[in-house]
Amino acid sequence: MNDSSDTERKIFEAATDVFLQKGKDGARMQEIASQAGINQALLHYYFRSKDRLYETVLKKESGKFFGNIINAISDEGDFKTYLQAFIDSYIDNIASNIALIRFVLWELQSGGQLIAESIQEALSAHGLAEIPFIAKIQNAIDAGEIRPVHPTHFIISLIGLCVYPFIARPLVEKIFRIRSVTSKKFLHERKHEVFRLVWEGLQPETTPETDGVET
Amino acid sequence: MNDSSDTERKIFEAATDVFLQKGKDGARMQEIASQAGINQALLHYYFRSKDRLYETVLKKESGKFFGNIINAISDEGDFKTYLQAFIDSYIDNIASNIALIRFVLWELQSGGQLIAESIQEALSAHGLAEIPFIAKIQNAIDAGEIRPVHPTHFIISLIGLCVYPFIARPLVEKIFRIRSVTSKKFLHERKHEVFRLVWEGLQPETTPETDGVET
DNA sequence: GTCTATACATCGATAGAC
DNA sequence: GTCTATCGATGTATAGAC
Repeated sequence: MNDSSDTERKIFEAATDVFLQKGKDGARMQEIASQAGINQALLHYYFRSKDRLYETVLKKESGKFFGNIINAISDEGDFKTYLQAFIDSYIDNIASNIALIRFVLWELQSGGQLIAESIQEALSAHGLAEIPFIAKIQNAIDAGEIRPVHPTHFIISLIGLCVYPFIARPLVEKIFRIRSVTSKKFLHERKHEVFRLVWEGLQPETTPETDGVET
Repeated sequence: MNDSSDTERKIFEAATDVFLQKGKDGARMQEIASQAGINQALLHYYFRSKDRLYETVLKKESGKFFGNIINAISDEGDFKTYLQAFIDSYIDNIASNIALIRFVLWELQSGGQLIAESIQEALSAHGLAEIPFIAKIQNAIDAGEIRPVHPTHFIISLIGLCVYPFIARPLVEKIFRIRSVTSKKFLHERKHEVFRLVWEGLQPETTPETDGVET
C-alpha cells in the first residue's frame, strides 16, 4: 500500500514529532520508528543515521519558522506600523510553534551553526543579505520618526522581548502566576505591552533629567 | 591524605564543571570521576546516582546565582536608581556566570521545577514572599514616577532584555556580527541601551498620536 | 573509604531473509 | 522495501577485595 515516498514522509513526520518533544539526545530511534508504524532498520534505510535525520528535520522546521517571520512582515508603511506588525507576527509565530523553541535552544547550546545557516538561507530565499529591520531602523532615525538608537541592540531587544516569555515559560507561569503564556489573553497583553514600552522608548527625549545617567 | 569531606568536595566541584559544560544528558560519570581524580564507584558511594548528583549541583549553583541577584540590589533610592542597579547587576551576573545559562535552559525545557524551587528558596532566604520588583513598580506608578504599566509584563520584559543576548549568543555574534557578548564594550553598551529604552518607555505619554493603537 | 572488575541496561546500527 | 534478529559500543551502577 505504501510507496517509498509515503514511508519517507511518515518517518519524517514522526521524527519531527519526537525530536521536537525530546530533543536530539533524548529522542530514541525506536520511538520514531514506532510512531511511524515501521521498524528501526527502515529508519536507517531511508536516513543513514540519527545525526542525518536530526539535521534534516531541524533545517526543515527552523527554515519554515524563519521564512514565516520574513513573509509575515510587509515592507510598506511607516515605522510605527512596521514595528507593530513585527511584534504581532513574531509573537504569534512563536506561540503557534512553541515546540520549536526547544529545538532552537538546544542547537544554540551547541554552537547554533545550523540555526545561523537556516536564518541566512531564509534571508537569501527572499533576496535579502541582511535582516531588513536594521535598515528600517536607520531610515526611521534619519527621517526623525524615532530618536537615535543603536540598531543592533534595538533589534536584539525587540526579539528578546517577544521570545523570552516562551523560553522561560515554566518560570513565567509558576513565579508570576500566569495561567498560560499561549492563552489569547496573555498573547494580546504581551503584544500590547511590548509595543507600548518599545514605542514610547523610541520617542525623542522629553524628560531633561534623564540626561547624563551614565556613571 | 584525603578525608571524606575533601573527596566529596572534589567530586562536587568536578561534577559542577562537567554538568555546566555538557548538560545532564551529555555529562559522563567517568569524566566527572576522572576530573575528580577518583573512580566511578566512589561517585556512587558519595552520591547515590547521577540524578541525585545532578540535582545537588543544580540547586547549589542556581541558588547561588539567584541569591547574588537579590543581594546585589539595594532596596533604597528612587525607582530610576533601582532600575539602573537591577539592569547592571543582572547583566554582570549573567556575563560572569555564562555557563549557568545552559543549566537553566536545560532545566526549563524539562518543566523548570528545580529552578522555580531555587528562586523561591532564594527569596525565602531573604525573607521575601515575592519578587520585590513587583511592589517597587506599583509604588513608582502610584507616586507618579512612571506611567501606569503592567507590572508582571514589565519585569518579564526587563529580564528578557538582560538575558536574551546571552541565551542567543551564537546568533547575536554570528548574525549581528558582535565580536563577543561578554566583552566590556558590549556589556557597557547593553546596559546603557536597555536602561535608556526602558526608562524612556516608562515616561508619561507625550505623543498624542500613540493613543488607540490597539486593533 | 577506595579500588578493580563486571554486571546490566540501553541504544544506534547492520546483516541477512523475504 | 520491509522485516526479524543481533551485534557492538557506551554508560550507569554494583559486587567484592583491600
